[in-house]
Amino acid sequence: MNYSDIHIQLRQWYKSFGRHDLPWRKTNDPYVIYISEMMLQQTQVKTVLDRFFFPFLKRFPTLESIKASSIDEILHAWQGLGYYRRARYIHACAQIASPSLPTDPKELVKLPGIGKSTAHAIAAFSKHYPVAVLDANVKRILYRFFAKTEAKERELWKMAEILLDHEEPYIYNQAMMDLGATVCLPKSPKCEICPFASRCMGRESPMNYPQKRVLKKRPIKQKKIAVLQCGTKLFMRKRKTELLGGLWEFPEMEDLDLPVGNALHKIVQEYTHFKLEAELFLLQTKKSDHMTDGEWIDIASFGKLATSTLEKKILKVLFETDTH
DNA sequence: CATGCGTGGGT
DNA sequence: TACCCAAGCAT
Repeated sequence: MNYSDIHIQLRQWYKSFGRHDLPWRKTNDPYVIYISEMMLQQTQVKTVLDRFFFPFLKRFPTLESIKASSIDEILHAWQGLGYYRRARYIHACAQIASPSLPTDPKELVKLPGIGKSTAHAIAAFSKHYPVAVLDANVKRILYRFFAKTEAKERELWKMAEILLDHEEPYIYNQAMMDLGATVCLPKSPKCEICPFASRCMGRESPMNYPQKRVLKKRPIKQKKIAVLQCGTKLFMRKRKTELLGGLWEFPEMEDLDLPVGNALHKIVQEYTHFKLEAELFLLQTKKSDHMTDGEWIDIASFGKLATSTLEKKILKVLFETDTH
């Protein structure tokens, strides 16, 4: 199949309507593009742009600066962005690849946290490699363009490669993501202005592609959280779990063997796979010997630690302190 | 191959 | 409001 006609239409569309002002599009530095791609995994452009991209790169301008830093420092800059294992992968990558990342996709995928999509994006955007980028935007276009209600990952890659514009791969890949983000929208696709409309097999009923997946109920988990206070200091410990690993938290009541009083507050925190209902217990205590798995943190220094959104909410509720 | 992994934007 | 879902990856 020859798609040169829509390749030309896509290039023209991109020239007029592409998101040319995205900052990671104004550089060919593989490291900068890498950071943007890691941040953008499962995360909206607006979030990355408004709050994370610039501060992070100011703090860590090179891969070498990542290598020279601790994971705690990386996590601190990652606070609030979520999926914190990404921060750990970036740190791990720097240990392996510093001073500079490879740009061959086959080398990139060997690095921790870099899959095929991210590898292709770095290669395509920094060196104009003729490889297809496959993100959520592109996937939605492919489902509709080929009128597929469902497809395995392997099939999606095959479709992506079939449609790739080998003459202008860089423009094509950027344009596809922009088209998905601004025209081929999940809820209300704007087919009337789409450069692919003439050959899109899903044109008549784009909402049928892909088929909606059945949503699962998220379980509710309950937790009693102990905020131990001694003067101006609070007891905190570092999480070693996969969820929120490396971030500082307040301990659970059941880990402390303390009498349960009345909860002061209830906080609800939504995660991907469950909803947490946390009851807060503020307890005035003395620093005691049996609590050796954590540290006493001055309330004024709370902001120096990397914490999750839940901990920030707790501090705000109990002490009306905003850490930012 | 299905699931776990965070948070917040958009409707 | 409630719900979907976003420049994915590892296990």
